[in-house]
Amino acid sequence: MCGRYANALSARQLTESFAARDETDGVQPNFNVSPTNIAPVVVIPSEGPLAGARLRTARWGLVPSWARDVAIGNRLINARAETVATKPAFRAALRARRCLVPATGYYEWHRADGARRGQPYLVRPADDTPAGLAGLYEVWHPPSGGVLATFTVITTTAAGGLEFLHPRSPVLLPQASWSRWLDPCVNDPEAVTGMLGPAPAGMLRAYPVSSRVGNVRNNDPHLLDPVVV
DNA sequence: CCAGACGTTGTT
DNA sequence: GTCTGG
DNA sequence: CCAGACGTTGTT
DNA sequence: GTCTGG
Repeated sequence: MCGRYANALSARQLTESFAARDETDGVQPNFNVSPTNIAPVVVIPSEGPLAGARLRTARWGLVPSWARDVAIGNRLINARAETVATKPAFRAALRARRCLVPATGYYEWHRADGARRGQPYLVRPADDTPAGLAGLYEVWHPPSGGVLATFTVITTTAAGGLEFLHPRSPVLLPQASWSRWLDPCVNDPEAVTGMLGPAPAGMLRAYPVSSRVGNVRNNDPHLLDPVVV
């Protein structure tokens, strides 16, 4: 699944990699993105005079428009590709508010039989290019006023070769399908769910990293470093 | 009809 | 907002 | 996802 | 054991 990830790129690097206009006020790299964190996402708004992709920030954990409490989003950090088109919390966003979640890689905890704690791994593209995770975003109006953008990461069956780690993986969209995934004119659920397959074997590599990543207060580039276990 | 839920993952 | 359960 | 809290009363 | 916060 996907409950923690890293984004090592600056706002400037993200705008180049994703061909997006920066609307974030210069978001910083985050090597330990956890649920409820504000993180950059790439979207194409369906309204407005300017065409093209934008880099914006949103809170991880999708809060549906009808929610009364932001805490609902704490458990909606992932959406299953198999059911996202029909779930009340996600289907509106699937039609109209898809996004890319830029990631250097995501963390997976591998718990051996009977082990108390899992060994964290970093899973990242084998060629070290930035990943675009398939995401959905939503705009929520808190009772107290204001507006909050939130997002979730879509999961599917494990990517090729990563079955040993976990039965699920986040969807990594190939660069060739980024623009179609984001295109707000595409609103046929079947057309978009068709893009949500597992990555083929060889596309990703996974290696153990420091258990320091478990504590959300730790956030530095060395969290990406391989360790020997 | 109204009231209340609306989700994922993993573990048992 | 929309569906499910009573 | 993991880490850390998890309660009440009364007093300041 | 289970929930909340990050």
